[in-house]
Amino acid sequence: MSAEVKSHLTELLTRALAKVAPQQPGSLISLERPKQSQHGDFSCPAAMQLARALKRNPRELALELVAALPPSEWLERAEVAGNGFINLRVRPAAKQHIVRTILAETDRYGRSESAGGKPVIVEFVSANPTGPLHVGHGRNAALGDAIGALLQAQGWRVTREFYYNDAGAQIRNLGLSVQARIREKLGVPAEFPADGYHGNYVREIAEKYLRAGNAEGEDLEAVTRFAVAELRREQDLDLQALGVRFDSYFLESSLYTDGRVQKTVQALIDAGKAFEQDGALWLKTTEYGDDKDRVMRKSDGTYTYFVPDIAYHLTKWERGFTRAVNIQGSDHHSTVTRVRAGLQAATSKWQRGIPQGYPEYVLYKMLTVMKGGEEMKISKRAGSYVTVRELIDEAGRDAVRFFLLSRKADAEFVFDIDLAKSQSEENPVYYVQYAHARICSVLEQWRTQSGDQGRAFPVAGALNAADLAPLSGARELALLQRLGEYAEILENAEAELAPHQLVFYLRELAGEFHSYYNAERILVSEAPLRSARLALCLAVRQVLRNGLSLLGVSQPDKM
RNA sequence: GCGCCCGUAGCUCAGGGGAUAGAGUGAUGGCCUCCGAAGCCAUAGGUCGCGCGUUCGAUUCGCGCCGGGCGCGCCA
Repeated sequence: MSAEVKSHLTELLTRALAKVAPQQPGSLISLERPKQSQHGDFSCPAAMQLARALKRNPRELALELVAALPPSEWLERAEVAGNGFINLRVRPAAKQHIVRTILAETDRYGRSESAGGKPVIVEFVSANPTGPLHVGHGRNAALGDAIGALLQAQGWRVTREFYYNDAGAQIRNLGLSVQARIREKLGVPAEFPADGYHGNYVREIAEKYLRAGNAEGEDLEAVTRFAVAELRREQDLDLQALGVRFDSYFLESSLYTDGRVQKTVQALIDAGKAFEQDGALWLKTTEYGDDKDRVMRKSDGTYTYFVPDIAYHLTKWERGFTRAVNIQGSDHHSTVTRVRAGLQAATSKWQRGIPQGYPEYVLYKMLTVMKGGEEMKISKRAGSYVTVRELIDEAGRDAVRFFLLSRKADAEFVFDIDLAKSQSEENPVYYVQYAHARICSVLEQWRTQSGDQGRAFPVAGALNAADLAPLSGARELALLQRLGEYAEILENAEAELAPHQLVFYLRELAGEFHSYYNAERILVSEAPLRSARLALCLAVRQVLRNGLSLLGVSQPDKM
């Protein structure tokens, strides 16, 4: 059932309300979907909400509203439930139309141009090149990619960007760690840095460095460059395995070389938002809601991480991105205030400044990874890891992506490695994909039976015009209703930057299809009923395709 | 101690003012001479952490507790 039907019913009730209570603004009419089908397709609580203001009994008011409803060919029945709800049931024809819409719009069904092509930058992953990507980065990547797709589906022009923290203390640490391992290999006395990286991959990089024709590792800069290049290449492979692509990569180091860090600091000083104390330069972040002021230039002359971060976000704005979305682990949520404060401070003299809520953040909780019934602590420095690649090798890209997206971002959740590995067949992604494959199979069977082998698949042409009137069974009506909700779900998921809503929707749609499939035969002998059912199947398949592709999950014809 | 987030079925999680609170998984019992059983149907499982408010109506909103996570660096 389409949004069209809902707005039509809202209009009917609005007109009824205007008759019954002319002094009340009709915008008070809202419709909701009852959980139980016996309560109709929509219910309206307006009578209960207005009863007090009108000093009326809610039930009487509801009865009057129903009596005042204008005639409509879509509305089958309107009745008042005991407590004052007005329950509306629409005629099957109102629901059936959605199939025609879907078959006509195909992969555009559910999409909207409401954002009008405005630009938005989605920054995600942004992992430091100091180690392989772990499951947390996987969650980040899946979220960022899907959120980008949801934004695109509402008409945003999306740029996906990866920010590399390739400058600063952590990188130096990485270089020193690799250098120490090189010296060990060569039997040179070596001291491992106190907060160095212990992962095995550091040893591997050291070996590679030597194999690459280097006799020793005394050139720290060369070693560091080599290590960063290696890790970036590895991370790219991880992202490829996940099926995530970026439109651009932004290097933190470039902010230093092109003077933007300097310029940003100067802007903050000029704005009167900085002060010297204890040999360091501080930013008055408390003027922007922080609980203490923060150091931006340490007494050793180097900058803390959030200074280049501010410079970076200024470039986003200057590059024309009036909207920016960042995907970030909630362990970094303290940066939100600092970056926003820095942006406000640096641009406080501008006539038209950057909005206070810029950039937007999607903060996700870290996963607890369970293996062998025990919690695995993820620590980059200690080198204990569950990498994205391991996970994909075990469970497959589709299962990993679907699973990582199946919880809302700000909920912690437990990722049981053993479950993902040993029971990958029970992953819900197969449930949804299976519905898709089943439909393909039925359509193929029909194509074969109708003697069209060898020709281009003709189903769409043959079914687009099918008479839909036979679709009147309870399960069919439920499916039709669900199909019509798709656009609304997408809109909501985008508005809340919450892809899991789409995941749950697809599971429900697939579930309703499986029930239908088990209860009714599609390829019945009566042609009109068969065509109608095939058209419904085709519509379901289309919506499954559209939804899965937004999540970056494949839609196999056979499994 | 302060800030942000989270407490919903045995477990993993949806729902976020509306009627009898849902799904997956696990348990039990059914369904393939018939389009794919990676599926379906049925049964079982709940003081929605606790208390007080707001409301016609609170699992949902507000406040206070209790329990858990993260943050509170001249680390990122």
